[in-house]
Amino acid sequence: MPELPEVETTRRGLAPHLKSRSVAGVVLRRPDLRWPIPPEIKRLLPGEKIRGIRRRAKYLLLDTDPGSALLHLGMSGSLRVLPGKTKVEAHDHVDIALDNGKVLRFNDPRRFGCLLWQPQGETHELLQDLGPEPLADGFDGDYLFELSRGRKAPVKTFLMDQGIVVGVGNIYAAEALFEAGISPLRAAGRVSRERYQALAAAVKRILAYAIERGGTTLRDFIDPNGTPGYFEQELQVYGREGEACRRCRRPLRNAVLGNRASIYCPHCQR
DNA sequence: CTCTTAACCTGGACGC
DNA sequence: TGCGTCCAGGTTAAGA
Repeated sequence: MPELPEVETTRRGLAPHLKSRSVAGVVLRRPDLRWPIPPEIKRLLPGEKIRGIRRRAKYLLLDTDPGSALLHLGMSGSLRVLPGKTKVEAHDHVDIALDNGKVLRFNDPRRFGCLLWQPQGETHELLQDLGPEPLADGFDGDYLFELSRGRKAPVKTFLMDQGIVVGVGNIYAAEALFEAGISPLRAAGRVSRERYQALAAAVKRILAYAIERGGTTLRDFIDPNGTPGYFEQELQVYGREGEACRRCRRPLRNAVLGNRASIYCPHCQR
């Protein structure tokens, strides 16, 4: 489900519900997701005022005075604010009850997500080696060009490396490479500075637009208010193997890179 | 270091 | 209807 636009959409949807609320209690229906849920979540969160909710890369940080709950939605996670008595369904793993009777509920069928603890003043090691935010000024074509010199991995793999730039997952990597006219198979070190400038611009434009539209709806992405995203119908290549390229009408092809489908147009992308 | 591959887990779509 | 196979938005760990 979530790449950066979906996580940001989730954050924006949750923020008004959480602002200035306190945590009334925490319910863990299983001891772990991807990793064990640390004891601080149950020990330190209850009673604390929620100071805000931030996003870094695809992580969400629920800030309180002693520290922050660090959440990742993995492939299938979702967060919603619901009336406290809402019936618990399959894969509803965690509830963070609020002082107004509502509950922040974390559902994640595949359990690739996580709920961890970051003490006040520290940076969790998962956040230590992340690249810049794609919508920040520090991310541009020159940055990609310099970092990519000598790299032999495919440019799509390079772009999806969270240590290079965060937040670009399989959907938006495919879309940005199409917009920039770059083949996903090309070695990262063999893309020119000019084409990286086009790629960085495409990443920024597409992510910003997807956030504006409320994220991509695939299968079951639903923002915290229950509104589906509207980006899916505008995808150019993702999920369209064999269909006609919207630019040249030739069939789109798939190349498996890093075990991920990579749909592209062999004619429009070089 | 860089790069590739397998693995984590569940559910839905599809073919027979 | 049922069963096997493949695939899915992410990330890490291990190996070459």
